[in-house]
This record gives sequence, C-alpha cells and structure tokens, in this order.
Amino acid sequence: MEVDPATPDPAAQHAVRRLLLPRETRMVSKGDFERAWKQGSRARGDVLLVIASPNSAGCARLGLSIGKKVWKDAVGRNRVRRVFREAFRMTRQDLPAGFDYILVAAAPKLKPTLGPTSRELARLGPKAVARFEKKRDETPGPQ
RNA sequence: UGAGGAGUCCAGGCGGCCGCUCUGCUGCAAGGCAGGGAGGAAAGUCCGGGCUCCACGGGUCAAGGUGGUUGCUAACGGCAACCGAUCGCGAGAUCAGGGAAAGUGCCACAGAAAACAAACCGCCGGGGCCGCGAGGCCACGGUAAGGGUGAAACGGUGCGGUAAGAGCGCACCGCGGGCCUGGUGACAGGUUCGGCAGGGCAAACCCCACCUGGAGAAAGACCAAAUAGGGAAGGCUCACGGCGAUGACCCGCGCCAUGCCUUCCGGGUAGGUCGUUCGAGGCCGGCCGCGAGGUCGGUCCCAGAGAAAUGGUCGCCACCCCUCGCGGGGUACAGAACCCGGCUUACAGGACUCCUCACGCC
RNA sequence: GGCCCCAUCGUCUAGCCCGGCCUAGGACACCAGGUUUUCAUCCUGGCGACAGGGGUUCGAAUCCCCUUGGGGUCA
Repeated sequence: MEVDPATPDPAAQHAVRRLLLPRETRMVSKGDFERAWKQGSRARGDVLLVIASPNSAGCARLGLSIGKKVWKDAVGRNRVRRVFREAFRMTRQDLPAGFDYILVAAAPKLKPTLGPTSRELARLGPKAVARFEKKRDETPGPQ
C-alpha cells in the first residue's frame, strides 16, 4: 500500500503543467469505493465531507457521491457534482498523491460555489490523509 | 380601441480563458488538429410498437382493456374530419358518447307510494246517519287535476270535455314504430301510424362487439482471472406413477428415480466486449388529400456516457423588477441511460397566424 | 433504468371488495373533572383524521382518472 515514487502522475507528465483531469485520476471500480467507505479516514467541513483512502495508482483520484438527500432533482445534484469536480481539478496538484478522495456533500440543499469549495478541499484533503497515517501508525495491521 | 377564442413556434445571444467525452485524421510515443456533444417536456411510466429471450399443436374457460361514425397509422386507450348531447351572444369549448322492452342487484332520509303498480291529504257522485241550518260523520264507487316529500313520482303546455277528472278528444312540442329521400356511415330531413309503450344507476354485477401469450436492456450474446471442484451425453435396468410448458384445465406431446457401463469437457463469479445508436430519422421542395397523413426527389449524419461527459469562470448585449439617479438583482420548468409514436403533468418570458363580440369613425 | 405496493386522529388500526344507517368506530397518548392524604390504577367527559385535484352518481373515505409523498424488489 506504499506510494510508488517510480509511478509518475499521468497528469504531471505534461510538458506544461496544466490542470487536467484525465480518466486515470478518477475512481472507477466498485471495489475501490467499498474499500474507501469501509477503511478511509474522514474530514468534515461546511460544504464537504472528504473520505481519504490509499490506492495503488500513485496519484490522487476523485470519487463523487451525491445522494438524493442533497437535491431531489437531477439538475441540483449535477450542479453540486460539477462544482466538486472542478474544485478537485484546481486543487489536485496540492493534495497528497496515492490516495483516493471521495467527496460527499456536507448538507442537504447545498448550493456550492467554486472558491470556498476549493479552499475547503485543500484544507480537508491533507487533514484526512494525516488522520489515516496516524491511525495506521497506532494500529499496525498485518498489511 | 377594448374584451375574448383557436392554433403554431422559441426556450436568451456573442466572445475570451481553463476543462470533460465521442468520432475522424496524424504521430514510435507523449500528444496534436478538425468536427459533434441534453429536452419540449429528456419527467411521470399511463398506453402503443420496434428489439431481445422464454413459451409456441389444438380446444374450452378465465383475466384485463377499449366503446358514436369514417379515416390516418407499424400500432394505440393517440390523432383528424364528421355526427350527437351539453355549455357559450359568438369565435368556440367539453363529453369512458354501445345495451336498462336478456337477467340480477341498489335507490339512504323523507314520502301514501321508489317501480307487476298503488292512493295519504284531497276532488266528485249517489246512499245512510246527525244537525233548524251552514255543514259534519260513515261505508261504497269514480278520479289522479291540485297539495305535500324527494335527486327522481307512468309525457309537457293550452283549449275543449266532464259529476269531478283523465290522451278522453284536439293543437303545438316531446317520444316510439313503419316507409321514403340524402349520406360509405354515425345520423339528418320528410311523411305516415301510434295516444305514450311505463324512472335512474352499467366509472354496480352483467350482455354485445373488438383487442391482448409472458417478461423486459439489470432483456440478451460473447470473452474470461483467482477459488472451488464438478458437469454433460448415450445405452441398459424399471413402474405404480411422478414431473414439465410464463393465466387455468383437457387432449395430444416431452422427460425420468436408483444402480451399472461407455464417451466427452464444460459451467461460471470479479472484470471486460457487444447489444448501443442510420432511425416508422432531420431539413428543403414538388404532387395527392378538407385534415390527420401519404408519396416522390434532393440533401444531411445530428449525444452516446458507464461511480456515469455535455462543464467552470470572466466580459458585452437583450428582456424583466427595484430605484429620482448612481447602481443592484433576476432570466422558467427542468438533465439523455436501448430506440420510436402518443398521452399526462411542470413551465419565466416572448413571437407569429387566423377568428369572434362590443363601441367609435369613414 | 424496469416492475410492484401503500396512504384514515399525535401513533397503531376498523370501515373500502358490495356507495347512503359516517356528524368516520376502537385502542394507546393528550386535556379537564371525580375517586385517593398523595401518586398509580379506575370512572366520566372532551380534543383529534379520510394525502391533494378533477370526474361518475341524487349522494364518494369507498368507484374511475391525474398529481404528490412514502416503501419494496430486480445486478
């Protein structure tokens, strides 16, 4: 479960360091989500609940979970999901690599804006990772 | 000018920067370039089809749906035109709009009576009794005009008629049957006969006519780790029977428990690929049809994701609201998940066409 | 994405199939009053609902249609 420094970030390979969000930086499989929900560490803010869980991809990956309790109609959920996605795109370079981040809306009827969401993600992401490292140090499992 | 009716359409526009996804081209690769990228309802899932799998030989009976006529359509519970009823001065609108003389059932309360008809208060006749009298009482008979009840009481109004009345007679209206005419038809018009045939409810059971096999893309097809080990086919043995088929049953049909022998290797989870977007397709024009629509020619390729793209941000303009102004705020309902034809529901604001009524002027 | 159910006082329910006797019944809860020295128990009374909108019918909680809100199920 260690982050392999030999595995480069796909997005970081660009000649110009633009803020891309290719497919490799998103959580895809059902198993990854279940592991994160089960073992990940959480950090909660005003608009976001961040769940961090280590992965073997060597980069920071995004997972979104916008339930029907946030907005009952699909338009409202899409709005929340897109703002979260954009915030992750802008902030991804500053987050610890080698972790999956599931973003959950912190409150129902949420109307997020890009700036505060990005700032909160930049604060909560490292916090959740730090919590995970602490938990792993305290209970050294077989791994 | 004002008030209103019907229908069709749009769903803010342009630009900069940063992203996502699909297709094509290019490149050893990283990548680059070009093009496409939510809706009229994508929604509810109320109908109808395509498509896929299962069942598929016949019969009987269910169950469900539809309900004026003629058309349109792949089909429909949709649409068009027409007919009828009701509403509106009108343009028009609404209608699950077959059958109650096949049968069953229900019609609370009130009322004499709620459906083979009968008669509470009455009205009338002659008779008997009482009373000086006006009149009252009793039984019998005639009657259903009037009263009252109700949502609904065995045609309505008027005149004649009568003891009082009554389609008893007459006129008009309504109704029913026959015939004629027009129409493909629903039906309409005319004519003649009948004095009235005897309430409502079938979105109560039901009858009639017509329609419907079951499931649904999580349908289904293919590739295929790890792990676990098994499965399939044929033959023999054997009978009372049992089992199976997507509404039920019957006939017909198919299969076989157990044991033994022989032959073969397949099934399938995680995951992946296909199904998956060229289609009852869009646009333009000609012709046919009152119309829904049909047909011919040209032209275009116009979302295809998959923990799920179609976005974020900034500027200018347009419209609306607040404000003296500077300025500020707002721009609906709503997000594809196999596709299509409809219906229904939600919706800021706006554009266009046709029509009706009232008033004024020429 | 598909399919299938449900909705009645604050809560659990009866009535719906077969419409009227429904001003919708019962239990628990709540509020008064009584009993008791007080509390509990018990007795009496009260408050309180047909999810919303149309239609059929003389009449709808009940029949039909639409909407809304819950729930189940299929990988």
